[in-house]
Amino acid sequence: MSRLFKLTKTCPETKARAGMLTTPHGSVPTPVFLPVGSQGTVKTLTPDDLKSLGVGMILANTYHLYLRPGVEAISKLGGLHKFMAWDLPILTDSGGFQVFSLGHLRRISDEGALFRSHVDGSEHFLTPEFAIEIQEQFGADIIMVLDECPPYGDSMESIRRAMERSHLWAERCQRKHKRKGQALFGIVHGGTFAGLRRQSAGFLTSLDFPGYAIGGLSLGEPKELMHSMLDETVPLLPEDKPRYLMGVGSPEDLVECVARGVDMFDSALPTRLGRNGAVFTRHRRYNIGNARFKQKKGPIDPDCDCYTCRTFSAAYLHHLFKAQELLAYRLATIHNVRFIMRLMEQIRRSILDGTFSSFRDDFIQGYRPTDAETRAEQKKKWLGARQEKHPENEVVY
RNA sequence: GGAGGGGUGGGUGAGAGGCUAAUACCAACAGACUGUAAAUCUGUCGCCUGAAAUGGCUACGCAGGUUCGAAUCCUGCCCCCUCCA
Repeated sequence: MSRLFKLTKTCPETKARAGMLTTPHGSVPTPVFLPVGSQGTVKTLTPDDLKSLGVGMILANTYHLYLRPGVEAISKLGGLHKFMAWDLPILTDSGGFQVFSLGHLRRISDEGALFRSHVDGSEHFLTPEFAIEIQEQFGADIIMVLDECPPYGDSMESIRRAMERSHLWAERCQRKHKRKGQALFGIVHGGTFAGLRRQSAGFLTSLDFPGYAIGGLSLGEPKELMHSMLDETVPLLPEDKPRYLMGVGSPEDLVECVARGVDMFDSALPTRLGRNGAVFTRHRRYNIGNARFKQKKGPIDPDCDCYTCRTFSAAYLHHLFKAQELLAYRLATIHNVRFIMRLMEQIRRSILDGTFSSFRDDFIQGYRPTDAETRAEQKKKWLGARQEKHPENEVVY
């Protein structure tokens, strides 16, 4: 029985589950969303802000913090928690994602990944063992194995090779990892290939990690594909261990992926969108800089209880963005993070109530993620109607 | 009064006979962003028609002219700036 995770309740109609994650820095109820603070800060927010928004756990990044300020600086200052003055749980990512996102700055082999620093151009060799060493020094509550995260669209052969390498690395990470009170998670790979996903889940489960991440998704593949990969993967993971879907954070994805049995999420999306002027509401996402908000009196989201919505008009936020005032980024981040935290609270409550399934239906029914999607839908409809009227006119787009 | 320099699309400002409805930046308008190299990136941006290619119209101070062709050359006029008196 794992002390890390306790399953509280399972939804009778979906695979959604509510539980409790317990770490040396406290417990967090699941499903949980971790805002991303790669460089030891969730951009624009203080630890107090985060707590007041309901954030119980955050993600930081090994690769970024290793390059700057460096392992020594952080360990001399008493570890990552002390360094950033955050006394609640932290999860550190291994740098695996940077193997992917900084692809043109690296060379990768079975031994590890050779990086060129984006900061000063210096070369660094990140091995599985080194990734663990760094993460042990940082002292996060949950750490990740080093993995290779190939882009969506790669051939099955190349996805398979990356997966096998990730498996190899996972074993090496596990062998290296010694620090007590720190949980090391394995990461399932296999891209969008069901067979590979099953194989990966099987292999990693045999290594018996205290928790399992699902990586290599939300990289641009269609949402249905991501969902079906979860359907393939999640049931193969042990029920008494937490499942963590890496890199997912849009409202509709969170709801749909919880329904497929995921307990933990992280994503830079809410914070980045906020800084780029996109704000969530119950019905859709808006770009706050749009002219429609220039004189809008009420808050951006009348249903929201965040500081930004309680205090400022949409018009004011619009103005701050137009004027590129620093406060804009912070206020929008506060709103988006709070929106997601509130969503997670609603999700969890409904699982405990036994009403998750209808909550999910209502939410998905009433939420149109982006304008592009809304317009694509409208266009499809319009074209459909036109086809019915004039079947002889073949429209090719 | 004299000597120079200049007037370009909403703004700043390139262009010095055809490749120019006119570079670039800004503004404006819209879109994207999912284990953060991101306070970032992309598209549109004279008017009319169009889904679009395209087509038509009007445009580089004003009025004439040279030329097959002018924002670019010439003449006159108007305005602005600098220096000298």
